Amino acid sequence: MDQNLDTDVLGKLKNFLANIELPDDGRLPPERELAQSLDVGRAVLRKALATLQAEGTVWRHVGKGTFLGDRPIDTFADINAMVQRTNPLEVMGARIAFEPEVARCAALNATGVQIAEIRNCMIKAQQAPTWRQYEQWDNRLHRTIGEASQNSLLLGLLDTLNAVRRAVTWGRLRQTPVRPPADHHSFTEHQQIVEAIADRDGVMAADAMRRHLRSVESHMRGMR
Amino acid sequence: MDQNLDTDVLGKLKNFLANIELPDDGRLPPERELAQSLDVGRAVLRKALATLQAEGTVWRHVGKGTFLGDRPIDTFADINAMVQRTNPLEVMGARIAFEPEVARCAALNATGVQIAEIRNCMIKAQQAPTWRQYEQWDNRLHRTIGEASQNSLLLGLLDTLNAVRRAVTWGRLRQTPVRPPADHHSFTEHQQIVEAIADRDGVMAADAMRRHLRSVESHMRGMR
DNA sequence: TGGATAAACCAATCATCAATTGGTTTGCAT
DNA sequence: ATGCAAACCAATTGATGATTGGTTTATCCA
Repeated sequence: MDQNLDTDVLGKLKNFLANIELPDDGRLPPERELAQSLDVGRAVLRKALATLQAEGTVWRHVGKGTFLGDRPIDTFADINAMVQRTNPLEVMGARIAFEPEVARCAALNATGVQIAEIRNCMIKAQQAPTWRQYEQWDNRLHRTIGEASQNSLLLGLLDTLNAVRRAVTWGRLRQTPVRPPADHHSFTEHQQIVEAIADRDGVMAADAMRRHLRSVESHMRGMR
Repeated sequence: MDQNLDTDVLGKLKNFLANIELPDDGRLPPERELAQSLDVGRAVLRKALATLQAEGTVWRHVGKGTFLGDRPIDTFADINAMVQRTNPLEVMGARIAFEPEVARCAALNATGVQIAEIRNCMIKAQQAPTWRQYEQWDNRLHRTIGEASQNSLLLGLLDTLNAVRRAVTWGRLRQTPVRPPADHHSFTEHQQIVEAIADRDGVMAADAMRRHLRSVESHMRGMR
């Protein structure tokens, strides 16, 4: 037999790939079809495809198919890994670093509807009859500010941060009073943030958010 | 009729919810079923459910159902999802918002070894013989600054941001010259960042980083 | 004996469609 | 007017069958 059938098939395959038109996603026909088109056995074709895969020309996955180019990144932000390494203090540090800038963007980009929504969250938080509901509206307030930044990536990072925060702070419930006191420090702080955003004052919004989070942090320290 | 049927139904509903056992996901029976169980019309039940939703006791979604507790935020921690929704401009916006604050933390918390490492990355980037290697050292410079913040959560968020950035910018290679010019704008900018961190000047570090990224952004716009 | 082929099977994925569910509208009845 | 029942809408779910890369087995042929 000829000295090297494999490279023969490999050549055939490359030739074939060069001549056909691929769909936008770079997907090439399934093995069985390809084997018929090239008039070779599936096993040999698979060897050739394996080399292509090894040299990075192609990536493949069961049930999906074979594709030209680089395998799309499958990396996902491993929230659990972050949770393992971090602690509540770091979480507050990250919030203090991150959220003021988000607020700044929100002040510059928020729509009128979003501002109204933020204000609504603030009011609902003030009127909350329980701590649980207060925290819920507080969370929603902060996230709506993220949405108002009009930057889906910032929002994604904020969500990641919040997911970690929840996991770290999990199980810590506030039992103390039944409902937030009427003069809760966050109320005026929230108000300053919202007003700054409504005024389209980015610097003020960032400052107000930073003050707010610092205040939360100091109260957190005081609680233990 | 009695003065307030709505609150009546609301009470009935709350009573019902208190007495039945819910599945662990907190899902409660669909409206139609519930209406029969409570022996009320669907419209009135919906009013009651609406109030429950307004006060945050419950969240609902078409096709999913009604659930007790907080609506789970769309934690698209999965990078692919972020990549789908964002674009290069947003990525730069997020970097400009985020990385300066990371640099500020780094200036306050970096160890001597880390400062030396950052400086090394800067030098290696300057001496890089190809754009590819330049970008490699540039990436490493920025990540080392993240490490120097001594906040693993900030570092994790930075990694997430970078993963998205790589995915979005994928395939955009710089072909123009073979190597970065000796007067590349980033060189002096990098130097200012590193010096500010070494001087423990947080404000200066943040400013320098912001200037650097803005510069990168403007060059990016100019490229098209 | 060695290598290739064909066929059958497996598990992951995709495509499709019917059923379910929260929202909305309409008509009827009290 | 107000509540109720029915019908309809659109988003989501769930189940099912087809497709696909991977693996095994049997067969054939030189």
